[in-house]
Amino acid sequence: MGGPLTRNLRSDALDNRERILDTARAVFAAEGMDVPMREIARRAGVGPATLYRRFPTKQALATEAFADQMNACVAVVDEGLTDPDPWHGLCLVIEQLCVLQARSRGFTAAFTSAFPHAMDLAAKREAALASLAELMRRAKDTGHLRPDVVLDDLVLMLMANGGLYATSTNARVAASRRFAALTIEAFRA
Amino acid sequence: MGGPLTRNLRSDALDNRERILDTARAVFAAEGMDVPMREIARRAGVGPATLYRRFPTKQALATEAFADQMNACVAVVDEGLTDPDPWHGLCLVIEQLCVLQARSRGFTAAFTSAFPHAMDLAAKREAALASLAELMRRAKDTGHLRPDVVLDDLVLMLMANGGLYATSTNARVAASRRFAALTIEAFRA
DNA sequence: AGCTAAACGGACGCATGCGTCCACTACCGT
DNA sequence: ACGGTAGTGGACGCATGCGTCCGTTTAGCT
Repeated sequence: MGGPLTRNLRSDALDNRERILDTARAVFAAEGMDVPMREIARRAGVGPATLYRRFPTKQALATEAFADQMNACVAVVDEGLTDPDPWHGLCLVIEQLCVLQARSRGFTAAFTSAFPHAMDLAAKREAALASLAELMRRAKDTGHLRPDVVLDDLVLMLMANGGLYATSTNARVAASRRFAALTIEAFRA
Repeated sequence: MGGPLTRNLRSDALDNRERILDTARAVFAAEGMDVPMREIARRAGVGPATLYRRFPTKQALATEAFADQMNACVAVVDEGLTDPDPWHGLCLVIEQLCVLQARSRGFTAAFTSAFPHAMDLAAKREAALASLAELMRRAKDTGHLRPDVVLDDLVLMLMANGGLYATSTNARVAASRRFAALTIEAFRA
């Protein structure tokens, strides 16, 4: 992760890089995507030039900043896939994914229309979707998931979940939990 | 509507005013809220000064532009309230409101966080919500609506519906229809 | 310790959107 | 028809965010 270039950096450069990423994660989660690059640089205690040297575009920064959150999503799906009860696993996945989205304000926005070419994460996204489709297939077999519900419906609900706005993170998470519960009701046979 | 000042305008001024409003409606619906004021002025064939004289802020312009759409929402709710079958009426309302939101890209955004002080429309919004609450109460009495569903859940789903992004209007409407159908399933007893 | 090159960050120029001023235009009453 | 005034729109100044350049600092090697 981070590529081979990360190792060739000088110690102070690597330090700054980490600090920038940490700051970006926090700021993107709290304020969303429409934060100026300079603000992130300022909060990280570096100059704008340093930020731009490490991450030429905001997209590059966001891609790296959200990498582990993307991994978390994949992990959630994979974990759901190992659940002996597919329907129960699916319910957990829906709940977890909604909450993950709610916790970070920018995470959703970063992958709807903002980044059409985020290939790095797109690959993981596709893999996760494939796993989700498999999980849904199994859940249908148990008879708990309505047969006419398709993968696109789940994607639709997750996109809709991203539209839940609230100033405080806690309120957003609470709303997403309720939304996940309603979604599960909608999917139940 | 439009207040008494509208009548005192000179004929050309009134003409321009109408043209601005029509343009704003179209542009806001198609592109969303983040369109520059000058762009609206340009498309309406007037100078920026004219636009700013009639509508000092973007909020004022949006408030007027969406007034009839807001009325359409109220009308939908009222119509649903007259339906002899409350559950059927509620289903219609959910579907219609979702589609109304989907047709105009900016309509949703204009009332979530953008305009905290749009008192004009807030009043109608409150009235519509009160009617919705009444409709839900009746639908519960018939046994078709789950008893634990509250008004806030419907508001939640409508907000979520606003998060459905798509480049084309048709795709957005289709997504909203599906979303409405799923919402109805979630609400059904 | 001294040197070299990598790294830093303040400063600059550019682009975009906002809101306002003023000389010109054209509608309306007489 | 014509004069007065409401109305117009191009032009201006301001503010904000972006991406880059260059003189200075500092880590890492000998």
